[in-house]
Amino acid sequence: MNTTIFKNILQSVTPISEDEWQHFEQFFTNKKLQKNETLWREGEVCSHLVFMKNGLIHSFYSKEDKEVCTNLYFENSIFYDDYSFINQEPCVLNYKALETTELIVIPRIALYEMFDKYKSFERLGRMMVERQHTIAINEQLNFNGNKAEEKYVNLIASQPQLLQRVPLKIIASYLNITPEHLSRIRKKILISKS
Amino acid sequence: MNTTIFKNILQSVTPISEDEWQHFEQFFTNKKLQKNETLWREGEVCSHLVFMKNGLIHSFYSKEDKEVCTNLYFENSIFYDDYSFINQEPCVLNYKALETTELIVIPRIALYEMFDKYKSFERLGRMMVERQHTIAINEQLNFNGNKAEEKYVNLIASQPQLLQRVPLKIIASYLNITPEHLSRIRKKILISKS
DNA sequence: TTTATTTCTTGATAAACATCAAATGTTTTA
DNA sequence: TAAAACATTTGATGTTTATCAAGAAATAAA
Repeated sequence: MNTTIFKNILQSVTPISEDEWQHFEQFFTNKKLQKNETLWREGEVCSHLVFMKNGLIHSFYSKEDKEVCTNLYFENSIFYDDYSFINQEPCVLNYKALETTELIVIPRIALYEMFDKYKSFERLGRMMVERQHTIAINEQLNFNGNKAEEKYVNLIASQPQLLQRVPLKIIASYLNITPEHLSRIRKKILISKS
Repeated sequence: MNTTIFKNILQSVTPISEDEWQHFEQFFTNKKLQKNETLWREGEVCSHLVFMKNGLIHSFYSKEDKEVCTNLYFENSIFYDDYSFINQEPCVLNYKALETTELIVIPRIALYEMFDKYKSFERLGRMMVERQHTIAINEQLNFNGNKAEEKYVNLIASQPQLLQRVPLKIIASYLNITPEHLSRIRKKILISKS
């Protein structure tokens, strides 16, 4: 199993010794999701962490027969359902593959074993959550108070690959607007560019 | 200096030994803010953690000559500017007392010394950020996609003391609506109750 | 490939919310 | 306490966004 990229990402946060990594790797299993397959669903308790080797996953909740996307995860993402994994309460969100996706899956209990055994891993855990948290905070600041058009322009500027890989319908729900409204925003931008 | 409540809050997350606490306490200083006094301002790097013994602080940013409230902190809150403290980049937000406020102030560097010295503190650090993160995630879910009236009703239901202590103008900006719109929402709710 | 299904677009209409201006309270300050 | 400053409310009007309905385009299934 090629775990180099995963290791490098963690190393970029804080150093990991060869011993630690070998111990950690023992807990890895591989998983492949076909398009439209679900990773975790609402109501279940999230007890695994994943690293995405490739593919695309989105998280969403259902509201009045519509699905509202809350996050998009691309290759090399490391994640779990934050609320459920941390508090061991049922997920509020669903996680579904938008493309065929290959994952490394690690049990929560294994991660906590690593935390107990290695101080450096405890630190890694803290720093990973800190990083995640500041990203979430920043996204919130970018989203709140901006009009739909600004949110769309900012989103596409920061992640242009979205347009090639994510249906507009899902981008719209991620921006908290209707597909109709997004369609009009895109039309307006096209016209103003020409 | 009475630090019992602060200690109890941390203990509720993970145990702290008497030794650790005594070491930690050495770093504490007291600070008193008068109403309208600023704790941290935009552009400065946040290098302290605070515990609020009493009072009320709000964080905000300026947008087109208006102040947009991003958070409200009451007595017994433990916080820093997340983004600035963690990444040691300048604050985007300002922090100002809405009431006379008494704080315990702890240098970031002292906290990191505790992390280095005690594994249990490293864990406490991780768990505090985890907790903070899940709270932020949940608030985001509650705020996104809801209409202003729902957001207001939910907010007041979960924190009724807000109405007694926070000007409506600030509550409105926290909800990302204008004071005029909030006024109309409140009128509508009053009428529908009678 | 042809049909069926889903996604995207367009138009008409309505709801939610913002803006500006002015009146009325409320709190500070001199 | 009076005046100044600020917060809240109300009304009129405009912008942003949602909803509903229908057609066009793209994708998946037979």
